[in-house]
Amino acid sequence: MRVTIRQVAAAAGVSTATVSRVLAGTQAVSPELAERVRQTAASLGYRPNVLAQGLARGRSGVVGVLVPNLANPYFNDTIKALMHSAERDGYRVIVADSDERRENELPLGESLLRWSDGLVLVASRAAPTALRRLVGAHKPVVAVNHKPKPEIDEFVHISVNAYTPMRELCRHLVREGHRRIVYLSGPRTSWQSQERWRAVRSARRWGASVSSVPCGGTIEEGYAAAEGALGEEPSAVMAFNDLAAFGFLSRCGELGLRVPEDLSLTGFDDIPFAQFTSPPLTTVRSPLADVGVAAWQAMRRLLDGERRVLGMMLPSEMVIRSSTAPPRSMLGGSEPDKTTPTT
Amino acid sequence: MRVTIRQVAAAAGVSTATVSRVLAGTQAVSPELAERVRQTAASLGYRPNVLAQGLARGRSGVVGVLVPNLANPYFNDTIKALMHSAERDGYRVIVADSDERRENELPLGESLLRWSDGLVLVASRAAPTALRRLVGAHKPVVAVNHKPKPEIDEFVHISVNAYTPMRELCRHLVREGHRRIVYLSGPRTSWQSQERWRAVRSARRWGASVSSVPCGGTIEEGYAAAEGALGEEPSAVMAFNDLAAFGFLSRCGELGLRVPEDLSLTGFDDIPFAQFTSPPLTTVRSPLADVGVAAWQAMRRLLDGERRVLGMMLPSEMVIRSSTAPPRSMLGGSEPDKTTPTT
DNA sequence: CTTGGTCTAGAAACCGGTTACTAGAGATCA
DNA sequence: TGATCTCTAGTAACCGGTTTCTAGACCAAG
Repeated sequence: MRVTIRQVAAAAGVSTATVSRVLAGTQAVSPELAERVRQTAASLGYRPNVLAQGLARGRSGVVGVLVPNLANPYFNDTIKALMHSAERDGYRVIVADSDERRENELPLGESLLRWSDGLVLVASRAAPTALRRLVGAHKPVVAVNHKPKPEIDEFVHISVNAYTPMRELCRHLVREGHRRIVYLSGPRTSWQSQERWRAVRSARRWGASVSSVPCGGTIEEGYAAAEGALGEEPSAVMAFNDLAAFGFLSRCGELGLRVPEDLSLTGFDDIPFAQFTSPPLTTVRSPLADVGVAAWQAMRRLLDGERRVLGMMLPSEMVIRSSTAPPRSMLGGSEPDKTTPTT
Repeated sequence: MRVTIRQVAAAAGVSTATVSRVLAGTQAVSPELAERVRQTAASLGYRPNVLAQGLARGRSGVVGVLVPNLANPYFNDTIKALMHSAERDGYRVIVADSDERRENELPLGESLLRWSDGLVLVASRAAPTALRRLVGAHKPVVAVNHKPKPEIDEFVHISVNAYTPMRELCRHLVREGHRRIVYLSGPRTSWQSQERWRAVRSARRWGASVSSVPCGGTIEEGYAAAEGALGEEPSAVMAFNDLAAFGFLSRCGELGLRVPEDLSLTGFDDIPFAQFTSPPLTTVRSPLADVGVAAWQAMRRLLDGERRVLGMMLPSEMVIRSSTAPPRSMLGGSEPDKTTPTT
């Protein structure tokens, strides 16, 4: 039914080896023959069977990507950039979604590896033993936004520097007069969340009192964590990411709290929605697409057999919008230490 | 390096055929032998090579999904549901993103089909000739939210009924007193946009004057279309989808217009963000996940060789939140025909 | 004119599975 | 007891490519 390489060979009066050589361009074939083969292949509409090719070459031309949650816009831009880069190099991408459950990561990762030549783990929350098993398949693994582990150094790390801009953001808040800051923490096993919290803690040196409230990385979790966080009577709340900030903001609206008049709020990632909330969200812009491109480039090199491929730490920058402002106490001209009462 | 079926066969003292039969469970093998084979396979950590399996079986166990824009949250839930359903049946999903450019759809679709056993086209904007070529590969094609084409009836349609709830929403607006409605239209070649506009036009029978303003389906387009739409001096704006409504809402805020006091606004899809904007968005809830599941079920049947697989039209329902309210003129008690002036 | 090197292209082995075909053992029946 | 049928498991032919190995043609050098 489908046209195979043998049919092309027969029609062109050559061997299958020659057809393969012409189309792959791997070895020299006389120009006339090559041209004739190309003509017949085109006229018959020949398309190599990718499975047969993969089997013979020992490479499938597919890479796997594992993300915690496809529905998070944060991952979309990264995946999209990675996918397009891979496409340009003739690779296809298969995606799996662990649904934010770390126990899913190992089976899904193994499944992806059976199809693919390499694996990109985005924001993995997997345990070291699981990672070790994935690396054990002896295929390239690139980790995006994952804590560099000295004990398993067999994968390349592409990360965003969250610490520096988060710390800068804290300093900005303190300069505006905030003295009581609450951090809505992300998923417990997320390295990025730990980095961000580490940065927030540094605000203590500027004289602020900071505390952390368990939250998560989704809108729903931000919404749910709001009342607990407000109990700490902060003048500024820094959410793990934009989604959590978004949910928090929504709950504030319901509780009659106004942002930034009654409370300042920050996010992280600068997902496309962040600038369209009301008020537009002060946040940190992650170079989402750049991360995807960098991850692919690293993967590409590993696939090409390069030995020492270096990881990257990409910079990100604070974006001040209108969800942050000096606390009301500052405007009132009184003590900068006493903060706004909540409802 | 990797353990193959031959090694398992040798270790168990049987032929490769027997190993294959035991593991695939396709034919009867004596219980003792089967057990021995399973033991050896497990102890050697044998994993069948999916490429070889695919080649031999003539099926890859992969399905392709083509979406206009992965970054649109609208598609995420659908893809996620589809992916998980497929996974449960032992299939993997490869995704491609046409970047909202219809000329990308044919090459990407063809590329996906080379890897996969079937193709799911989500909200395709492709021309009939392109579709005909994709169908020509003689592999199952499922179209999600695409206009049923009588002339190419070789693919199964899974759609959301946009007309009924959109019309209901119009009627709701009219009942609240709106007489001047503007529809922000979606991508020109989108069938769903045409359906939604057809529904909006029906509001004329209730005495409203309606018009359509070109917009699109992204936040940016909604933002950009705002001023033009406001020039029509509507009391209610119905956007093609939630994203456009979101962008529009943001621009209104900048222009000092308050929703719903000065203007009512509706979206479509009920993406997770819709209930968290301020004000929460009146919209239509598309059964996003159900669409994905239904698309997979249809695909699964087609892959299993079923002849007549029926398409589906899924219901969706209006969700009234706070972005709609009676126009100010109604509150003021004066003429219901004269609407709010813009800035 | 012979010899050795280079280059092209075909034959055939391979990649790692699946499965049609077949042989042999054991069961059933006349 | 012999013929036939059933059932298991091995042999070998695929699936559709790639690539090693090799033969033959051609060329230049001795």
